[in-house]
Amino acid sequence: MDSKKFEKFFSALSSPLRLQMVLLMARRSFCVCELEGVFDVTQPAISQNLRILKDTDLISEKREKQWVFYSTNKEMLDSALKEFLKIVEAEDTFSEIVGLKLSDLPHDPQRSCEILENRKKEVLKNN
Amino acid sequence: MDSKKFEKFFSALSSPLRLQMVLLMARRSFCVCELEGVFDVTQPAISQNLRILKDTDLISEKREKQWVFYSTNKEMLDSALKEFLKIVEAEDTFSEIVGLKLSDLPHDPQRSCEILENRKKEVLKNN
DNA sequence: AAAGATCATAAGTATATGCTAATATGCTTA
DNA sequence: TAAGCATATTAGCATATACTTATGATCTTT
Repeated sequence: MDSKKFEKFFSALSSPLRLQMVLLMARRSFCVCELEGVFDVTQPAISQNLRILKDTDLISEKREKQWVFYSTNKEMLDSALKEFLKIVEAEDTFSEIVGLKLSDLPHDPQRSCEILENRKKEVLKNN
Repeated sequence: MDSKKFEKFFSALSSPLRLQMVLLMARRSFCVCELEGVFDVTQPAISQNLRILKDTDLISEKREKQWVFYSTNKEMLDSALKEFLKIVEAEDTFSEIVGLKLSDLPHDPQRSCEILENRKKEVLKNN
């Protein structure tokens, strides 16, 4: 499971400006100067945020004459969110994070906390 | 459309630690001291991040004896993401952001940029 | 090739974020 | 009610983020 991919993905959508941009560009493609007219930030700010969105594949660009048109990758957005929901439900996500099978961790905090603390110390020792 | 709700939501999931926590607590509930044993941060950091997750309704808490057990609201997670996908597809999302109907904005950048710039100036004037 | 327009990049700065250490609160049980 | 845990809160600090201004690169058209 590539957890970093989702961190970047959610991070890209956590900004008011970028979220609005993504919603806008889901309807149709926009060039930078159009976006400049919609939002109250300078052109470099638009470009920088477009880059962040592009780095997560949330948008694509298409050069046309002197303009660069950006549009939201709706299929990607859809599949990424659905993939995330699958990971939430996946059986092995637990052990990938904890390093223990779910069944090997007792429900009693008094015991489970001790087990986890010991594991932590061992991991630290091996570094 | 409550855009701020999704900003907070995505922001909550944009941290490595919180993302892992959410995935973990989707499998079963955890008390703070267990989480402390899983992750390499101090107890206050755990508590602070739990609070952020709780503020977005991504997790719920349940007191039991001296412990507080946290677990992921999977239904909420699921419905929020699906609601977001609906907003991406919604017809009126565009005009809510731009203040213009999609059909009122020509595809030609030369004209659309001018229209948008003028709109912006008018809005600034009324403030 | 020069000028004008569109977009990208870089440097600088203010604010937000995420941690730690210290401390407070609250619950449980003797 | 006092002691002992478990958890929450606060203050402080280092880093990350998100802008602005200034500048650079690219493309079009004359």
